[in-house]
Amino acid sequence: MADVDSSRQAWRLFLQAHAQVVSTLARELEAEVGLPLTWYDVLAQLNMAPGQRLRSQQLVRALVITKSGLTRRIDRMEEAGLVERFQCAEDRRGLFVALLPAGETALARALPVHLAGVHRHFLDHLSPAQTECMIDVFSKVLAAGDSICEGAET
Amino acid sequence: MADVDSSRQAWRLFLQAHAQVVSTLARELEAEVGLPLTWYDVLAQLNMAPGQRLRSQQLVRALVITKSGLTRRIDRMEEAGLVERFQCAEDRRGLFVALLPAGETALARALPVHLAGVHRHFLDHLSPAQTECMIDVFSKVLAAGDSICEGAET
DNA sequence: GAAGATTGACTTGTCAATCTTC
DNA sequence: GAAGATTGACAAGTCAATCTTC
Repeated sequence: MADVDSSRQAWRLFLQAHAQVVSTLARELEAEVGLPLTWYDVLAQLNMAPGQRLRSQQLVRALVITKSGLTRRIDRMEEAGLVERFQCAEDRRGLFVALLPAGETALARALPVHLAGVHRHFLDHLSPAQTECMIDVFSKVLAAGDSICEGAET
Repeated sequence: MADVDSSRQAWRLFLQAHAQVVSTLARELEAEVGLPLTWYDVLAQLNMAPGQRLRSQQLVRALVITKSGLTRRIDRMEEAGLVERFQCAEDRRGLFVALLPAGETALARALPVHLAGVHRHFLDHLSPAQTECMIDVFSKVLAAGDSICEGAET
């Protein structure tokens, strides 16, 4: 049975494991490739997207960051020559963020390092059944949270 | 089977669920009690500790924060009158951080709000079996990470 | 007037260097 | 000299206000 103590323990371990794994991955990626993990996240999202470009709003949702936070991050990445902003043809208020060649190169160098780290520090510790369990749980958690965000104004 | 795609999906959902749940909890706690979630974490750790006080190093490990980050956070909380630093008798290099009455009061007000949020946004979505799964996985992940931290200097 | 994006002021945390005590 | 803690300089994000386009 999952009593109160088990529940709280699950929550506490969830927080601690996340913090530890992410900070370790960030340190390793920075040390071995010189790329901040937050930049990697942007590059990976763009690379998965059709045409290697995304609207700001899509990045905001995928990265769980605020609008202004994204503006700053893209500022820095654009200055570093990794990505590029350009006007959206249909809606001139909006922008696209697109991957530049230098960004693709950086991602190619970072990908194997990061992926190895994700496996070593996290995925290797999960059995197939546990992997499915994670997917089930977090999908449900995320789906529940989405409705909150959208209905928050009431 | 947990193939490559399942693994990556599990990782991605883990990151997104964490970011979403934590930012929601932080927003709710700030709105309803006026307490930053990071301060709550400190108060909760201190409250659980024997004598309601902890050495800095223990807080650093529990909160997964750097030494200097902890210094800043305790600075602010001390200024707000929630906690107190005092010299450690055995080792005068070290300090204790202790809960003050105002901190206890703040925690008492925040606890029900926060706990309800943790349940609503996270724990309520887990079956007993899934709760056990989380505990198993994250315990293992944390144990593996600890050895890295300690053996990192080699 | 609302949506998309940016800016200024501020908050918070990190890193490297430093100070004190062991 | 190493461990515990702090400080200065900086990195990165949030919030509220603003500007542009719908």
